[in-house]
Amino acid sequence: MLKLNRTTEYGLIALRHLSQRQAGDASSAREIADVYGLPFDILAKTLQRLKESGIIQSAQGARGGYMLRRPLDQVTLAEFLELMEGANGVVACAEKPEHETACEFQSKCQIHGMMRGLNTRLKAFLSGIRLSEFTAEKISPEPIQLENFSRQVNS
Amino acid sequence: MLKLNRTTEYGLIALRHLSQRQAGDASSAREIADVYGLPFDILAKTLQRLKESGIIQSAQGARGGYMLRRPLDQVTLAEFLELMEGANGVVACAEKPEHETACEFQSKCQIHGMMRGLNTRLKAFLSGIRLSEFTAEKISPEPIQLENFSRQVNS
DNA sequence: GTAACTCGGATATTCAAGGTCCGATATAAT
DNA sequence: ATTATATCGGACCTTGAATATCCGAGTTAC
Repeated sequence: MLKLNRTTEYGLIALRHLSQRQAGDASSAREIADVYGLPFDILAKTLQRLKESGIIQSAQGARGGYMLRRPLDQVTLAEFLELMEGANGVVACAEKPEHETACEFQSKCQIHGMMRGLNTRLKAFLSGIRLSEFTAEKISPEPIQLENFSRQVNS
Repeated sequence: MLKLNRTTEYGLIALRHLSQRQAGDASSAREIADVYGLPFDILAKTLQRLKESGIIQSAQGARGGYMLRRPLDQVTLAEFLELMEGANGVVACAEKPEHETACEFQSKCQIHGMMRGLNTRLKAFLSGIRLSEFTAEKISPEPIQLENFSRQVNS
C-alpha cells in the first residue's frame, strides 16, 4: 500500500547524494547513475524535474551537473511527493474543488467527504517530514568512494 | 500520490453500506453494485476478500448476502489497506526482514534504512484511523432508498 | 572542434490494475 | 423437484500508467 514510484525513489537517492557533496561541488546525472546503478535516462529526467521545481540547480555543458539549491530541511515530504508524483489524492475526487462534480459516483458514493478528510490528515502527516531526514549519514556499511567523480563546478 | 486503488474504494463504500443496515439485515453484492453503480464482478470479489478476512460474513443461496461481522471501530485503516492492497511498503524492500538483501541496489542505495523508518511512521499513522470514521452518517444530500432491497437473513 | 554535459520530445515496453466471462455450488421459495 | 437468486472462484482480456529506451538539439570547458 501507498507505494512510492521509482522516480521518487531515484530522486531521493540523488538528493541524498547531492547533499553529501561540498558546496559548489556538482554531480552529473551520469555520475549518480553509475554510483547507484540507476537507469541514466530516467534519472536524468528526474533531475531535470527537480531542477524545474527549484530544489536543485544545474550547470550545463562539460563539467556541468547538479547541485542542491534549497536546503533539504526546508523541503517537506508532502511537497516532494506532489512534485514527483503529481497532486493525486487518496481518491481522484479528493483533490478537486468541492464544487466540481469530479467523483464519478457523485453523491451516491457517500464516502467523498471522508476521503477528503483522510487526504487532509495524510498531507499534514507528510508535511511533518522533511527530506533532510533521508539525508542523514547513517547505515553506510562502506562509505561511497566519490573521489573519482569529484569536481568543482566553479573553477 | 499515495492513491488508493479502486477495490479499496469499493470496499469502503460497501462496508459503509453494510454498517448502515440493521443487525441481521444482509445485502447482496448485486444490491450494493446497483445502488452505487459499481461493477458487480469486482465488487463481488472484493466482498469475498473482506469475508475471508473476517470483517464481514456471508450467507449463501437465495436471499443470501453479506453482513458486518466485526465492528468497524475495531478495524484500523492500516489493517484494511494491507488486506486490500497487500503488504507493500513505501518501497518494496521496506517490508522485508532486515537480513534479506531485498533491496535491489543493496547497500548502495543508502536510503534503505530511512525508508523503513518512514514506513513504520506511516503505518502508525494509518493505525490511528478506524474504519468507523468513514461510516459516519454525514454529507448525505439525499439518503439512499433501501426499502426495495431490505430483507431479513434470519427469518 | 570535440568531448561531456543538460535539455526535452518521441516512442517502445512492461506490468499491474481494472474489468469481463463463465461454470460450480448453495439455499430459499414455489 | 424445479427455479431463481446467491456466493464462490478460476481464467482471461483490456487498458493505462509506470518504466524504460532512443535520439536530436543546445551548452560549455578544454
